[in-house]
This record gives sequence, structure tokens and C-alpha cells, in this order.
Amino acid sequence: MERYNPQEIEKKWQQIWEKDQTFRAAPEGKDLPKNKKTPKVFLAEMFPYPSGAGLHVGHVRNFTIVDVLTRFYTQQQTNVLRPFGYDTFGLPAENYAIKTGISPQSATETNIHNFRKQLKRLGYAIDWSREINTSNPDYYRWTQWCFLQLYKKGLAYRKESYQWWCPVDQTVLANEQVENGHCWRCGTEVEKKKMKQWFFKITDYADELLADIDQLDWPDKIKTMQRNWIGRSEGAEIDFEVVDSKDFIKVFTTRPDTIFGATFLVLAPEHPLVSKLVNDDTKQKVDQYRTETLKKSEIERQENKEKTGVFTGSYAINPGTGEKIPIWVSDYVLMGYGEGAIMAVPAHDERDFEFANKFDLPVKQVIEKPEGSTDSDECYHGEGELINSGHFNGTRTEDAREQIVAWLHEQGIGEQKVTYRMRDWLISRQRYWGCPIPIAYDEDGNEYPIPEDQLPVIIPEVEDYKPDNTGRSALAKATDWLTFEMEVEDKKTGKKVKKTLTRETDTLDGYACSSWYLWRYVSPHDDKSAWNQEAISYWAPTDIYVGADHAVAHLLYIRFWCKFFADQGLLPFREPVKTLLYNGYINAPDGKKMSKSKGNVIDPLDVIDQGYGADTLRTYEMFIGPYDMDAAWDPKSVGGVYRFLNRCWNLCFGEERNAPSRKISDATRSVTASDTPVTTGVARGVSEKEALRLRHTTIKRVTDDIHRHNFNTAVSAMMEYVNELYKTGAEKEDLVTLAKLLKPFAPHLACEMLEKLDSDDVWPVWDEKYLVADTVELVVQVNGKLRAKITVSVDDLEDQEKIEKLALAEKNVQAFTKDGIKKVIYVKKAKLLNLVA
RNA sequence: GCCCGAGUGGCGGAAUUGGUAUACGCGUUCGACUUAAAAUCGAAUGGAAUCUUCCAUAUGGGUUCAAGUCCCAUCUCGGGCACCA
Repeated sequence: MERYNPQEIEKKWQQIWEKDQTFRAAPEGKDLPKNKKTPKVFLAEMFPYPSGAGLHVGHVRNFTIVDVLTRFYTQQQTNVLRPFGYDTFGLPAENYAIKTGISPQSATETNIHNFRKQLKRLGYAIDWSREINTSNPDYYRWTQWCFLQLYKKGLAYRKESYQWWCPVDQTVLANEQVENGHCWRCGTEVEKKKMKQWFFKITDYADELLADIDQLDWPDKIKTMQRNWIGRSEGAEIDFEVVDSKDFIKVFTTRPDTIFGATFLVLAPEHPLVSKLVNDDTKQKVDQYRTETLKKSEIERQENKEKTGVFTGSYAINPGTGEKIPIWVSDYVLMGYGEGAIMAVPAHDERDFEFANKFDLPVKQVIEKPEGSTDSDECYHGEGELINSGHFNGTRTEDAREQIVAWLHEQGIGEQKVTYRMRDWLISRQRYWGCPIPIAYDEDGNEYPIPEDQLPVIIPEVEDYKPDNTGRSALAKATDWLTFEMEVEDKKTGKKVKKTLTRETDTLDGYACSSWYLWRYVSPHDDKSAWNQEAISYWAPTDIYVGADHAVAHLLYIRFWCKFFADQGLLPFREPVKTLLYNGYINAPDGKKMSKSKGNVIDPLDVIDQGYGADTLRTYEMFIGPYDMDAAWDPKSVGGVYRFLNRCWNLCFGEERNAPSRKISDATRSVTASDTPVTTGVARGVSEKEALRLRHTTIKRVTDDIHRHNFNTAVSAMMEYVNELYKTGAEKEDLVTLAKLLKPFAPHLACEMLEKLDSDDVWPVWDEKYLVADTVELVVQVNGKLRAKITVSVDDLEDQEKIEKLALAEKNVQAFTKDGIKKVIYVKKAKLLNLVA
């Protein structure tokens, strides 16, 4: 008998798939073979950054989930689109270029080549005719086009502001890319730097992005994170008049009901009015405070939570009480949120209370603390009845919120307001290896978008990839590229004139490139549009999207672009991803994160080359545990999965004279020793009905498990099937069924089996009538405790009286029901009888 | 601090709506084959007691005929947010 040799059969089938282009999707459902049904499924993994290190086991888990589903739906005769691409812009390639002088273009090409080779060795059912690469000019041409659409609608704009700056990577970062005050890439502590930067106005869609979360079939974890990130607060905007001035200070508060308790105002250090509020006595101190705060890193601000601040010397009028209250400056108020100014109500807000304590400012209770509240006496932040609040005394705080805003509104100094924690998306990057922003400037700094027919703005080759010392990327060194002549409309005269312009040297955040790639997949070679309308309405939105990262950033941006392009009439849907699967990480055997420095990295290609093969690797990673949980690599368990596949092989390829087939004679058949393959132990024979039941139960279990994404238990079910077949012997139909069920997980082995069995791969369907056994084991409990198991025929399940009689005939049941039976509970569905004694 | 998850054998983990806890795999032990080992095949494997019972799903309560599953409290671990007014 031939032995299971993964090396040989995997190579064989990979060559066949390559030659036949097996996994090409039928374009827009056209040219579909007649036997193919019409439904489509569009699946994708989050495309990888092709690093020089090649695939790691985490990729394999992610891609195999998509592959199992791809093959499963394909076998179910669905028209499936499963493309692949590479997210190739980014710092690693650029840093590598700075170090070695090898261009990012060429390093990327090498890495993609390597990735593609490795992906093919894993036997993935990828439609290779749709491979995309974000740094290919044919692709980024359309990224630039997307930018221009946003620009035309005023959703891409430039503004000067303080931004997170990573001093090591020499670039600004989006809020989403700063983790605990550190750069998400290199871990360096970030700084604030004032710069003129490009933004996308994602905040225009804040409301819809929040509201539509409810309808997403996404993990709750991600949905909650997105809700928190958007951070909607309802409240009011209130104007406070500055004493002896015509200025008003706008504040945002979620608690307008506490306005009578506002005993001072606090402005953020960056607030534009601060310089007008100071006087000769306070100016120096305030200026000093402002400079110090700006220098302070975010880490320092977090570590030192003790309140700091200075008095401006000015006062405002509390519109509730009419009293004069002091205006302070403190860094606990953030310029980027609300109005950058607050009314401080120390009696009912812990932060304000702390500040008031430190600087000896008045504290005024305006809510009566209800009895039994565990809050401190001095600072109660719950609901209650208003006191010291003029004619609002006695009103419940919940009601007062609206009433007080209405009252302020009548006076023209207050209104309802919704504020979001989310800020606009900062997209400028001072880097070379990114998508150039298609904008140029004249000598006065006026912006000119590059016309769409002149795209792409190609990334020029340079000698030296280091950013220059002015904070500009290496693009600034490509002088031939940097300045050019273009016919533009003169801003004053409106006439067409030729002008010498300077290109923008910032490139787009890589997340911009990945915000639309799912739509490029539907028509990757279209040179007339970013995506073809007919193709997009057939394939998109993406039905199942699988990844393990980017809970807010990428998954929020892609939703934003989807809504924007839907508004432009370019997409016929408003959410890009129907179902999101968020898979867990694979850790080293010691449970720690795999990392090169710890030397605990498992290389998937090593696992294949050790002799296990791709099928074992794939099946193991599906068997390792629930797909959405982190898991630790266990080399011993890999061996267990290999043994399982070996047993599948042996069932099918056992020598002819020893083939594991049962004699089909009558209801109960036995297999004689000479019929039994050496490798499969002693077959003990089984009735035809039991054999059918086993087969159909397994089909149901595996099918349901894949639908529920319980890949680990799907593999278990197949293992049980094989174990059973080893005992009972297998008919050809069992082997065909096994091979079909196995194909999504171990496609090479399954194809080899199907070829030998001369079968197609159409996904099997179970028949309910075969799921029922002749006899079932019925559980007899007394007071909920298992006391006996009786075997009864299925027909008898209908006859409760008979069942009770049978149960009471059991010695053990009698022993526990000596004092009589008070109540009988019979659950037919659970095959359970509970006697209450 | 606030908001989510999760705690089941020696280990990874099963248990679809409350209904036989511990499927499947690893490990361990025994047996078969073998001169021997590996591989393979078969059997056993929660703990105690010993022939049929008791105790076990982080801990303590509760609801129920029946709880890993539902409710309350506590502990531990993981994740997210973190001066967002």
C-alpha cells in the first residue's frame, strides 16, 4: 500500500490548479456553467503587508478560515469571489531602503513574489487573476482619484494644527495610530507638533457611522470599540459673557442642569481667547503655563494627573445666577473636544472638584444627594432634585436638562448640541513610500488638484530615501518631479494660465489605500474607473471579511468611504462588510507572543517541509480552538492532526484486497477478518441503517459547524466519523462523503481521494430521515440525578406510560423512589425522564 | 476608575434553546505486532470510595423537577477606553 505522502500529492494538485486556473470567479456571474446556481459570495481576508519574513502562522490561520469558507461555498455550487492583494506601502520597506539603498519598489516586488509562492504552497483557492498591489501605479492612480472625489466635496481639507509627531519615524500620526502616547509602529513616545496637514472629514459621517453599527453582523467587541471611538455625547452649548468685554465664551456640557453650580470656567491652554483674557499681572504666568503644557508629552500628562492651572485675571457671568465667576486655564480641558472650554461644577463633577480644591475655588451644591447614595457628600454626580437653582428648584435633574437649555435658548445663549470624541482623520504622512497626494501649490500657497486625466502622480525614483531635516519626505529631493508646469485657472482672473507649481510632498496614510481595495477586486484591471458599476452591484458588498486587527482604524475608515461613495451614487450600498470574522492570534507554545527576538517563532513553511504538509498545517490551525480565541501552538497536536489525515488516507488507499468495505447483505452485517485492512483494526460490522445514520449525522454536523464558523468542532466531527469507520469498516459512499467534507480543510488529500473514488466534490446533503435511530438511550433521573439509562425504541418515545413503566422496572430507580413519586417530568426532545421523589 | 469578555480533567478544548458534564485531540498507562524500537492498531484515563455511591464546570448564595448554561454578590485573568466636560 502506498503511504500518505503530502509532499507528492500537494505538489501534484497545486500544479493542476495552476494549470486549470481552478479558482477564477465567473465574472459578474456571466459565463456560469448551467449547473451553477446564481447566488454569489464575496469573501476576503484583510490583505497583508508582504514583509520580508514571509508568511507566519497567524496569516495561515486568517487565510485558512477564508479558504475553508471559499471551498465550502464553491462545493455548494455558489459563485464565489475570493481574490487576494497586498498592502504594500509602509514604513518597513522605506526604512529598509534607507538602510540598504534598495528601492521600496524592488523590495516590494521581491516580497510579493515570495508571498505568492508560499500562498500557493498552502493550496489556497485564490483567484490569482485578481491580485492587487496598492503601490502599483495602476492601483494608486485610483486611490488618488478617490482623494480627489473627497476633495471636490470638501471632505479633504488642509488645516494647521497640533498633531502627533513620531520623532523616530519622522512623520505625523493619526489619533488611531497613537497607542498610550506611543507610535503604533515603532513604540516611540510621540510629541505634539504644529503643522499644516491634510484631513478627511470623517466627522461628517459620525452620526451614521454610529447608528449603522447596530445592523452589522460583526463581533460585539469591535462594535463596542467603534461606538466608544465615535463617542457621541448629547448636551448643550452655552455662551458665557465675559465681564467688561464683548466676548462670549462657548462651553460644551452634558449637564446643563447643573448650571447654577458653575462657579468658574476653564479654558484649554490652546484656546484662542486666552490671550485676550489675560492682563498685565497675569500675562506672564499664563504664557509660561501655555508653553509648558505644549511641551509636555502625553505620557507626562497621563502620569501626572494632579491638576495644574492658572487664573487669567478675567471673569464671566454665570447666566443662571448672574454671578461673576473667574476664568481659569488648565490642561485638563482639551482643545480638540467640544469648545475647548468648560463650565466647572465642582459640587457635581470629580475633576472640577479636584481643581476647585487645589486652587481654593468655591463649591456650590445644586443637586440634593438622595439618601443611600454612595458618592461623597461634597461631590455627587448622580441624578436628583435641584436646589439653589432659582426657579428650577425642586425639578428633577433629568427634566431640568431640557428645561434649562430651553430657558437659555430663549435668551439666545444656549442650545442643544451633540459632540463626538472622534476627530477628523489626519492623512498626511511625511514619508516617501506612500501614495502621493494629487495636489500642487503655486508660489502663494494656493492649492491646485491634479486633473483626473493626469493621474497617476507617479512616485519618482530617488537616490537617498531619508526624509530631509525640514520634516519633508524624500520626495522633496526629487527636484525634477517636485516642480512642474500646469495649465490652471488663475484664482483672481479666472483665466487659463500656465503656472509653475510645486507638488505636495506628503503622501497618504496607508489606510487610505486600504479603504477601497475591496471594491477594486471586482474589476481589478479596469482602466476607466476605480470599480466597474456592473461588477460592483453583482459582487459587493463583501459578504464575509476575515481579519485579526484594525478594530477601529481600517474598519471605521472603510465604512466612512463606503458611505461617502454611496452618497456620490457610486456604490449601491452603505456598509462595505456584511459579516466580519475577527480571528484570534496564535501564540508560541509557551503562550507568549511569537517574536523574532524571543526566538519562539513557528515558521509555517517549516511545518510543511518537516513532512506534515500543507493539509496538516491548515487542518491543525482550524482544529486548534475556536477561531476567534487566541491559541498556543502545540507541536504535539500537529502530529495528532497528521495522524487523522493518515487515517483518512488509509481508509481510501488501503490495499485492494484489504479495502475497508462492508459486505452489504442484510440489516446486520459483519466483516470477516480477511476483509479487514491491516491498518484499520477489527471491523465489527454495523447495520445499514446505522451506517447511514453515522454518515448523515456527520454531514449535518460538519455543515452546521462551518455555517456557525465552529471550524474546530467540524474537524472533531470528521475525526469521530473516521474513528467509527475504522471500527465498522467503510463503504465507498462513506469515503466519498469524507473526502467532500474534508476538502475545505485538506484540499490536496481530498482531491486525491475523490480522484481515486471517481467522484465530483459537490457538497453532500443530509437527509433528516436517516438521522433517527431505531432505538435510543433514554435517561432516567430521580430528582435531577442520573439513576438509569434505558434503551427504548423510537416509537416508544411517544408512549410516556410505557416509558415510566420501563423506568420503574430499573432496580436503581426503585431504590431512589421508595417514598413514592410526587411528579413526573418527561422531555421527549431531550430523551429524558425525571422522577421527583 | 469606567465599559466589555472569559474562568470546565495533567494540557488545548466539547456541551445549538436550561435536560446524560468532560466530545475530539494531546499527554499518560496497559496490551497487540516486533529480536528491539519507532510507526501502526486496540483498551483505559476527572477525583474519592469500591460494585454502586458520593464529590467535581473560579468562590458563595439564589431561581428551577433539572444549572457549566439563568439571577445576585465576590475573586482571578484577558481586552478596550482613560482628565472627552
